[in-house]
Amino acid sequence: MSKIQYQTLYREVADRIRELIEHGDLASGQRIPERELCEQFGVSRTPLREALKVLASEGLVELLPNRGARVRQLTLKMVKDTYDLMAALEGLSGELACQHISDEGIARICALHEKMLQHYRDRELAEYFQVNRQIHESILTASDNEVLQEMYNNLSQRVKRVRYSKKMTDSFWERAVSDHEKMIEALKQRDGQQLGQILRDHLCNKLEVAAVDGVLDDRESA
Amino acid sequence: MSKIQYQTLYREVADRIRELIEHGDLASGQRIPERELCEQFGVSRTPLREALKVLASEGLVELLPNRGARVRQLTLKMVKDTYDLMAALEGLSGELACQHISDEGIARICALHEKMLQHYRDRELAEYFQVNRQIHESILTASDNEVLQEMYNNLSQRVKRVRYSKKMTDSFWERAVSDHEKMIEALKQRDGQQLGQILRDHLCNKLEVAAVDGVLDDRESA
DNA sequence: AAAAGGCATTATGAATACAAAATTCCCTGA
DNA sequence: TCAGGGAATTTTGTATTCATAATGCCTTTT
Repeated sequence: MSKIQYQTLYREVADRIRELIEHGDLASGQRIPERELCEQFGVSRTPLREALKVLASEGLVELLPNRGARVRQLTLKMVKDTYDLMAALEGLSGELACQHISDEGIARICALHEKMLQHYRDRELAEYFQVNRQIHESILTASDNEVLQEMYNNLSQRVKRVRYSKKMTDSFWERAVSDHEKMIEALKQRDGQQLGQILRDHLCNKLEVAAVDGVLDDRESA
Repeated sequence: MSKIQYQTLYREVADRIRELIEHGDLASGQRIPERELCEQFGVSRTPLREALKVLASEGLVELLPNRGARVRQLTLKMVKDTYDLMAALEGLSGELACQHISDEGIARICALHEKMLQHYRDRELAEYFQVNRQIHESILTASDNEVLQEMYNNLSQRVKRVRYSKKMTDSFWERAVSDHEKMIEALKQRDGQQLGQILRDHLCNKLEVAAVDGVLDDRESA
């Protein structure tokens, strides 16, 4: 297996720090110790500081002039706002996908849908989630809009680190599957408006379900 | 008395390069001469390279490992895709604004609208555009969603540098004003769905009008 | 005991130095 | 004439150095 070889250190460092943040090894609001990370990664400060600048403009890190970097605090409002935005983008991806997707593309998504249904019937949550994600990714790809994909992935990255406390209940699961049934129907008919609407509501529903955990309730405290 | 703006060089350098790109002083696809810009700005390579990394993750610049930076090429498709996205975001901003805006906020926008109408009647195009922009900005602000605002501004930045060849015809101008009339009506009634729909169509219309100029027709050529 | 001031230490921002990659240019040989 | 092949040069990526701002600690003063 040939992993992509990084051509520059700062990209690799940025990826590593992204992982640290996503996994919570660098906690929300925590100061990012420049010197320590340099030693840990075995690089000098130059590529590390370049990586931090990139992460800052991705919204993961906060740079305070002359006072170092910290992991950007996520507030509950920020997470909700991000979900609102992602819902709108998913909706758009559905509309565009209906315009651009090929018949084979639809067939592939239908196949994924059947696979997901099987995992639902077998109550295999992890596998269900994985295929679920593949479906949404496929629609996003089918939108054939790279800027949209870039933006969506950025937003997704930002909220990846939040952990949800509520469990998936049967009724919510059922509702999600039912949404997906309607999605597939709309996709087959290439009804962009309809698919867009379903996707928007689908994600809103998802956030309602998920009680967000480990996030500040109102405002950031420096 | 204005606050001290720049605490760090890389931010200032990034702003300066943004301007160069926006004004076309650095043309699309052009190689960005590191050494020259350092001399021009009177800074060392470190802050300049940091700025370039930021600009790259903003989508304005392309970084080729070991081969320098160039101004990212805009293709016609990319511009269209960006407009589709911006339309969706404007739509969302309208929906959210209707939920969050205060009565005073609505009044302020109505006042701007009246001002804009006056410029329309007086055929003052530049002034019209300025107030027009203020209205859209006000709605975006009223959405009370900072993530949305950040993303919209980034997209807006990306396409700022395209120059449009077609002139604003009377009929298009009339259509735009009529859209705005409907927008104000929807806003007054806090009809988010309606306002969102109008805003989405409004921007689509805008791109249709504008024949994009100085942009590659199909694909980027390295 | 608490607040204020100042010195020492540390961390940050920017410039410089150095190694490696890419590019240029000139030469050679068909 | 032109393709190929190296040096020489330039450019790029990273490490290191240096100046300055921030932080912590200790003393002094009330």
